[in-house]
Amino acid sequence: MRYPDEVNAAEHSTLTPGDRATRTAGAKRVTIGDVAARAGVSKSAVSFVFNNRPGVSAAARERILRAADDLGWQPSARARALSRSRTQAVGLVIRREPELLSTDPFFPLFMAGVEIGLSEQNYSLVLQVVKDQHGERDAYERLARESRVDGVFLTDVRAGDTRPRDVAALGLSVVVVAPEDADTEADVVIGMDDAAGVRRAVHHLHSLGHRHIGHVMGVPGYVHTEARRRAWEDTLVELGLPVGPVVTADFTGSSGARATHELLDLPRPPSAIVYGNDLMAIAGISAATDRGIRVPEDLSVVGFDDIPLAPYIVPPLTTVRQNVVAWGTAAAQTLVSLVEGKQPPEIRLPSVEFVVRGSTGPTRHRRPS
Amino acid sequence: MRYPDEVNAAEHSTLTPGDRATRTAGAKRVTIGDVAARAGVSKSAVSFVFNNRPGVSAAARERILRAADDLGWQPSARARALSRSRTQAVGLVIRREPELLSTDPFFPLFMAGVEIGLSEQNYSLVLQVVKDQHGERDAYERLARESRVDGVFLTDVRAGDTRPRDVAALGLSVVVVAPEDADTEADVVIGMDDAAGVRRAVHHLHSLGHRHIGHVMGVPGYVHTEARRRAWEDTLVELGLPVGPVVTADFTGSSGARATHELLDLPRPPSAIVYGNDLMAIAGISAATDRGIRVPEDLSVVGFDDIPLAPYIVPPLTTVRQNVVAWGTAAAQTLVSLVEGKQPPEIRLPSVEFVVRGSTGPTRHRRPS
DNA sequence: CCTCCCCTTCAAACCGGTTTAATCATCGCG
DNA sequence: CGCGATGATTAAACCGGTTTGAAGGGGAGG
Repeated sequence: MRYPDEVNAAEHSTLTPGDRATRTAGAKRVTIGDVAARAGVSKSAVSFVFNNRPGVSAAARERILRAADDLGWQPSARARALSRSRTQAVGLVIRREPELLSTDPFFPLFMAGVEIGLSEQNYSLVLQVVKDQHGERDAYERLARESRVDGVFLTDVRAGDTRPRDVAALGLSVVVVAPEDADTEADVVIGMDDAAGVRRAVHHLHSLGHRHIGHVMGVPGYVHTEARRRAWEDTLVELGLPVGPVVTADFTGSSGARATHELLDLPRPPSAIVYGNDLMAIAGISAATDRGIRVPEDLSVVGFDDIPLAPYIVPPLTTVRQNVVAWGTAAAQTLVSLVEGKQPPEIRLPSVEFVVRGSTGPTRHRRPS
Repeated sequence: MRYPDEVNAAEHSTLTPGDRATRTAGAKRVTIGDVAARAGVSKSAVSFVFNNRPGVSAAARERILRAADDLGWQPSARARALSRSRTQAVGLVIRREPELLSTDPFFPLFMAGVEIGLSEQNYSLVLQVVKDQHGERDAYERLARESRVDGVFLTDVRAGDTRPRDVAALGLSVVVVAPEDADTEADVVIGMDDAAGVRRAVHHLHSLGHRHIGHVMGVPGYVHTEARRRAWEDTLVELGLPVGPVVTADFTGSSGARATHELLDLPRPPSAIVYGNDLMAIAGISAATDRGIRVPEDLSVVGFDDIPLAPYIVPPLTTVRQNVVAWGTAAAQTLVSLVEGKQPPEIRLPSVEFVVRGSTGPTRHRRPS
């Protein structure tokens, strides 16, 4: 695994990147032909063994495996991709504003989960980060036309989103990652019932005595935004409470702060607010604190995501937690099955959890109005 | 881009994934041969045009481009990879504990930056998330042996890290992503002088009257952890201040809280603490607040990263900001040059910023001891 | 008008696997 | 002992591009 020290030392001063490339290129790749020769069989035999198909005697298989091992050979993904017309790679296109990117709790965990599902099957993940819709369309187009991937995940789905069809028309398999009941044109949707978390949250606030519960929405149009809003609204109705004030925001901290001020400026401000994500909720706590409103004594706050920071802010944030890693793994397994034309596994995603911490508390008696 | 509605409707009920795969496979791929035929030239001519090499008349080039456009053809990355023995893809392996993954401000931004640098050159990014050192080694091994990528980024470098050599020995080009002065065995290191931010932070605290400044380190052994610690220490020495207490933590919120308690439990606790990242700093504020110690009146806090939440916690966090996106772009451009044997561009990374917010303030007179 | 040279153009080999179809050896059975 | 069936084995075609080397064509110079 190491170059001899003296070689490295000798080259160290004069070595330019170009030289290095040339040097490494010198090491001739070992191919299936070399393995076949060493095992005294044909290339086909080697291929058969490595794709475990019948038609090779136990003795031959044995020799082939040993030869491959001796030579440290592994089929080249490049060559295999060409002859099988399949890349064994899938794509994920992330569209995010820079502001939200580094704080988004979803994608890193989702990717980690996807990775688990993919590596089991020896698939790779090709990632693309774009900043607008235009870039996203181009990305899928390129991924498909250049045959870089066999399938893609679709996230951040909007109501009436045409991407599932568009992408399928490019010849790619598609798995849509969206809340369970999302209304999309997709064949396959993998999602959790995240609205359940919001319902639990509203019930929790109700049991603490809150009767006037507001909501700060994320970017309108996305199915997860709407699912959360609807869950909040439906639960209020179900509990016989008035549907409280809603303000539209965009998942950023600044929008969460602004929305909170709007709600607190109302003639009759809510005593509790359910936010579309943790970032807005935390910014909301900050906004309230700035106005001298104490959390949770004067205002209860519920977030969504359970980011790792949630327990460490003041007060610790009550929020909703999804198992995003499991979600990603399920999505990956499904997509691979789809690509290979197999029946996707029956998957049960773990349910959403509601985590009670310090940002929610009992209502006080009505403040003097 | 859409299937006729009636077709979709008819299939909707009975469609299984397997069927879909078969259906889409029916659409015959258009190849370089088709384009050549349509333009009335040989495949070579088409290839020449698309790799802009000389040897094709203007007229022919014109016809070829139009033919390709008409047919919507684009060279297949699969085929190109095989014949050029190059994938036009590079790899990034992320090793992170689940706890840190969703809160890590570095990787998403870095990836976004990398993406910018890569897409300019039509390269793709292959991502792998692993959870331990063993998985990481396997990941590089697989990436190289299966010829999935031409080069990789190396992050989270430790002092004396052998990965640069190991990976180069696999025949991959390598760019090491680490602070400027990192001591590694790599040919190419792309980094920022992030220690400068810590120096600025210590000077700032000094100017506010602090004379007793502690530090909470991240995971020991990493070059960025050590660079920050060293910057803190060197600056104290330079200012003629005693080198304050240091506690080792691991970049997680819980470790930051614990470390903070340790520092505050000291017979003579520091009046200011510099943390290795924002997450620990925020957890530190929370820990201090729990003990009735006010920030910044009783304790000043400085973080590192400037996560989007930093302005929205109470009090807003003073911290150090690096332009991670630019860093990623630079790393990507360098890696591509390396892969292609070209001279890497001369790159000037923007310098680190120090952002003063509310978590730092003047010292009060010495508290009764 | 003939050479020589340069520019275009293209057929064929190649990259490293997979897959098909044909050959060969073996074996059971009438 | 002959024959069809069965399983092992492999040569050759193929995936869709790139690259090489040779052939063809036109213009400048003598």
